[in-house]
Amino acid sequence: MNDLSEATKLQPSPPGSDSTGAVRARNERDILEAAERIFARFGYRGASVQAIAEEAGLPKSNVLYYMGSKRGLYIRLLERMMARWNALLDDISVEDDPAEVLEAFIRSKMQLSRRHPEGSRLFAAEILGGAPFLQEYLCGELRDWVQARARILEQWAEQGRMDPVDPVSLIFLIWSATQHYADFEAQVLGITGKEEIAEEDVERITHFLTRVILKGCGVKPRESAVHS
Amino acid sequence: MNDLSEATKLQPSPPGSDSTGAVRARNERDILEAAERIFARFGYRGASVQAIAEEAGLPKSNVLYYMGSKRGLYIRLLERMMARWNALLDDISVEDDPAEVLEAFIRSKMQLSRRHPEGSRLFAAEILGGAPFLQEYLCGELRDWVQARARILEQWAEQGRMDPVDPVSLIFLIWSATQHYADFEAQVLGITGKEEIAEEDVERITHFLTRVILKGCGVKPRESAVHS
DNA sequence: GTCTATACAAGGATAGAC
DNA sequence: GTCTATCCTTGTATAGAC
Repeated sequence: MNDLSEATKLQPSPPGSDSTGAVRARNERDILEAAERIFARFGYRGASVQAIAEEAGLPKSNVLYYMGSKRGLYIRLLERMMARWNALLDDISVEDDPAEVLEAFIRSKMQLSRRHPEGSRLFAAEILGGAPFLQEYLCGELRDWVQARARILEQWAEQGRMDPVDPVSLIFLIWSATQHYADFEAQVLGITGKEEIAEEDVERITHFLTRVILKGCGVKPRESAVHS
Repeated sequence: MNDLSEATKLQPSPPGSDSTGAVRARNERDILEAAERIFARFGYRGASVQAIAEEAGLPKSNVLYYMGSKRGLYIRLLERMMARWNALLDDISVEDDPAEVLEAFIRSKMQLSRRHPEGSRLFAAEILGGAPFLQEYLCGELRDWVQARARILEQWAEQGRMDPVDPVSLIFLIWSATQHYADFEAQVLGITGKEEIAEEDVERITHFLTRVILKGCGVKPRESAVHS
């Protein structure tokens, strides 16, 4: 009986006990969600493990038990946000239609900011503080991504399918305009006097940005005759 | 002699002693400058009085001696930034030329971000955290300012001097696009591979934004015939 | 597997020496 | 007018009870 009782004791993630695994999964999820909110609000240093624990409805020690350390938790959240970001960066080519690509770019970026406002603000706070954890990513992976898109935009301009505007500035313009509604949500709500940014607002803003930016860059409407 | 020696002792801001006043003025200036950097980097909670003191090259107690409290120092910095902001908000009227006004708006906003990047980031961090100290300002003063400008933009659209775009979205677009180069400076530098944003870059970006946004809103070039 | 108790550093703020 | 010493709170992290 001693062997059996010892065997049934809870151990680090035992293979059979699905209820235990479920608790862990739920707690981890709650902690990640709570931490994203708190880090977004107060930044890395300003956020306390205590505050994250309270937001998650768990004792402080559990947060550290599940996540190891405050630093590790923060890095994990940043990586999760980068993953979401990469997920919508489908490849484009010179053959694609500029109008379609830019519209899809604006739309998907707006959706990302809308679906993950806390993650968006977490990222913003990281950059605002000088990007101590993301410098490598910015100078490497992201830089390559931007330059690849910039080349395509330049080629479109050479082909006369849009104005010869600085492509990097254009990418920054789209980023900032879309990100604004997540990062400066408090300002947007204060000025518009609304309680929240509704789905119809997002649609309206997306249309506005698409229209102004595409027209502003002289993007030619798709050559409808070619495909039909 | 006793009276005289007592009279020459340093007292709280004695009227005649200009050297003492000079020290105070210099220390206050140093503290405000240092605090703006630290608050911008770490947010209100993340910033420590210790870090501000080190940045200013003063002992921690002096910061509290001069500024009273961390909270008071923070509010003072926010108010200073609002004052800078208000300084460039000259009144406009329906009679003005849309192109000139929008260009001046973009240019002055870019200059503000350029001249006071730390103040700009301080403001951004405050909004990012839900604007706990600025909610009143956003819902009051700033809201009125935006709505007044929005009305003028609408009238311009009615007169056919620009496209009938949503005026508030347009103001947000200009704000976000210009503010981006201060708030996301770390990202901009990482991606462009530069050490700093030079004056010529600012000029180039200003031109880009003016061109794209004015064209995107269908702003008619000034009626040159009228004045000549 | 979960939580209380605790160690030890750093936080804001003040009193008092110089 | 300036700075050292100190108070008390809060911070992160861990050890050990349940």
